[in-house]
Parts: sequence; structure tokens; C-alpha cells
Amino acid sequence: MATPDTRTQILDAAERLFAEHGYRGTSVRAITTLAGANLAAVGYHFGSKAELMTAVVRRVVEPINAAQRAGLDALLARTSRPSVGELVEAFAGPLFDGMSAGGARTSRLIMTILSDPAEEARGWTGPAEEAVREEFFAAFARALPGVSPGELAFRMRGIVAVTAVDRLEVHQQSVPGCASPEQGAAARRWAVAFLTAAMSAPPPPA
Amino acid sequence: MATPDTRTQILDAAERLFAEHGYRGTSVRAITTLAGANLAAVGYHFGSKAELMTAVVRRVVEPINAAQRAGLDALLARTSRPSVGELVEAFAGPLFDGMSAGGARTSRLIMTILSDPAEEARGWTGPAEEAVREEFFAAFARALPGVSPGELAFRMRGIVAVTAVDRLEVHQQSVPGCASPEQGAAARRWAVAFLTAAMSAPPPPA
DNA sequence: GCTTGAATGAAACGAACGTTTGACTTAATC
DNA sequence: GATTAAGTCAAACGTTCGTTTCATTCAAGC
Repeated sequence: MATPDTRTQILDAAERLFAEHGYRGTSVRAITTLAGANLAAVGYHFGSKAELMTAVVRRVVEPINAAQRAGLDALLARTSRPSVGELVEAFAGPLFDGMSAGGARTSRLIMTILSDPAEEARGWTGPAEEAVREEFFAAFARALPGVSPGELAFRMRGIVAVTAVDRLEVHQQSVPGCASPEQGAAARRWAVAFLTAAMSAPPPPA
Repeated sequence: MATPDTRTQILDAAERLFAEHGYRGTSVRAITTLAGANLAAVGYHFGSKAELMTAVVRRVVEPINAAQRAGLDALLARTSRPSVGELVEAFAGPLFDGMSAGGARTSRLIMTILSDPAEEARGWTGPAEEAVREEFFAAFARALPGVSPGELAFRMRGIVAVTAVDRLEVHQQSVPGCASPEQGAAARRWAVAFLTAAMSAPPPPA
């Protein structure tokens, strides 16, 4: 394999280190050292550490969003009224797979986005993510006519929370490498079953 | 109110700042300034910044754990086989209330514990939390005989994830102060309904 | 061959960090 | 009144941080 260019190597190193140690816990020096690049390369190729983070996040989130959109489109092409289980599968599946792909690194990266209180984190996710989420929101709303918009938003946040935190803790307790693929496949089934039942719950009396 | 001692004021300031800006995003100087104390007071009263964090976390987590244990004990005193809904209420309720109490600060603090990759975070929660969680685990296992231990652990992580992330985002979008209590009470009902259905889901075929 | 512009390199910038020091204040004990 | 210990204070410690500067390398265009 021809050695990739410096820019890509910095992105790879940054994705790994940001996921392992968080944004503030990762120094530009650590990134460039792991990437085998010069310290000034981050400033040259990305402008600043914060802009490097947005580039890393975009590269990770984009394929997940694309898979979610493709799944929803395929679903809507087949039937105008997908079931709750089908929607959960289409929404949570790519989230789950995307997070497993990087050996739970992606999961921690998304946790970092969700939980980092820094102002920089506000611009980490692009508008594309919101667009996809709104489409799923509309589809879920049609499938769950009794659930109010506020409660539906609550439930969709729950999907992201369950997938992110689960992959996170799996990684934490099996320290050395990735979780076993068997466990990963089982967790995916668990998540879809768990979340389908949750999304289908009758809304509580006001 | 007689002004509390320096130690308590540092704990209060640290709880707020750790929740707002994360562990690494909070400097000892910012804490002591907000507390109206001297910079060296942290070293004197707690030893180090990391030990201050463990003191903050323990003060926050302990009442939640106590409420969870009390709720479970009351439940088991009434019936030897509580329902899934009762167990969810006893487990997630104190989590939810504890997180709402601090104006969603606690939620962010727990997110910090869950997601912070720093080595310091390993000792942030004490053994008491694990003990309570194991008792609930056993009670849930009796109420859900068809669910394997691995899947049950997955589902219990889901409860923590849903409560923590929800309170987190409520706080994020309503920037100025606390979420409206109406919204908080509604979200609590939403969470219990959502999670009861999720916990009661039939296990997927292997 | 010379020029141009992108890319990399070594070195330093000022700022902020956690921690430590040693003197000072305060209040209780003998 | 001297002694002791706890607590507070200003100041500095050495380190690490993100960023910038400027010289150098190198391949393509004329």
C-alpha cells in the first residue's frame, strides 16, 4: 500500500486519539507523532486543532448518515407505512454498525460529541445529520400516531443513547482489542429488540 | 446562612464547573476563583485535582444510590416478585430525579463519568454503586426469566444511557436555566413508559 | 536552469496548566 | 505569653499546551 498522504495520516491518528482520550485529552503533538508528521502539519492542513476535530467527525458521521438515509429510502420505496421495527432497524442499524466498525472507537467519538461541553463541539456535526433525523422523525410519527412530538423526540434520543453507551461499555470492559464479533452481532439483535419495544410503548397518560 | 467552610465551597464550585466544562476543561484556578478560595486550597483539602473529582462524584452519586436501594427494599418488602414496571420506576426514578435536581448538572456529571476516557475516571464511582446495580440485576432477572444475563446487562446499561442523555440534551437546548418542571415531569413519565416497554421486550431469537 | 508554490522541517512563542513552597494569620492549649 | 496546629495566602515552580515563524525541500511549469 502506497503510504497515504500526510493529511490522511493525521486524520487517522486524530480519530484514534480523540476517541481514546477525548478532545481535550489529546494533544496536537501526540497526533502528529502518531501520524509520523511534523507538529506544524496540523496547522497547515486543517488550520487548528478544533477544525481538525470537525474534519474527523465529519468523516466518521457521514457514512453512517448515508446508510441511514439509504435504508429509509429503501423502506419507503417498498411501503408507504413502514413498521416501527423496520424503522428502528433502519435508524439504529447503521448507527450500531458504524460504531462497531472502528472497534468501538466511533462509539466513543460520538459520546465525545454528545457529552463534550466545549463550545467547539457545537459545530462538530453538520446539517446533514439533522436532515436525516428529521426524515426518520416524520416516518416514526406516521407509524406512532398516538405519540406526541415531544415524546417522540425523547424516544429518538433514547435510540442514540442506547447504541452509543452500549458500544462504549463493551469496549471498556474488554480492554485489549475489539469485542468478539459474536458479542457484537448479539448486541445488535438485543438493541433492535430492546428499542423496537421501547419505541412501540403506549404513551403514558398525561 | 453562615458561610460554609472552604472545603464545601470548593466542592460546590467544582461540581458546577466539572459538570459545565468537563474534567479536563476545568482548571483548579477556575474552581478556587468561583469558590472564593485560594489556589492552594485544593491541594490542601483534597490532595490533587483528581482526588477532588472523586470527592465531587461521590457526593453526587451517593444519594442516588441510597434512593435506589431504598426503593428496591420497599418494593421487595411489599412483594417478593415486583413487576418490571415497578423495578424500572425504582431504578430509573432516582437516577432521573437526581439528575434533574441539580438543574441537569448531575446529568452532565454522570455523562462525564461514563464517557471520560481518562484513567482517573476509573475510580470515580465507588463499590456501592455496583452493589446496588447487582441487586437490581437479580430482581430484574427474576422478573424476566427469558432474558439471558448478557442481554439483561445490556438492557440495564440502556436505562442509564436513556436517562443520562435525555437530561443532557434537555439542558443543552434550553440554554439559560433549568428545564421547565412541567417538561421534567413529562420526561420522567416518558422515560418510565419507554424503559418499561424496552425491558419487557421479548428476547430476540438467537 | 530558473521560478513558483505546495509541503515539510526545526525551533520558538506566550499562555495556561497542576502542583509546591514558605511565610503569615488565627485560635485553641498549656 | 509561649506553643502548637490548622488554615490561608501570594508567589513561583517546571511542564505542556496550541500556535506561529521562517528556513528548507522538492517536484512541476516555463
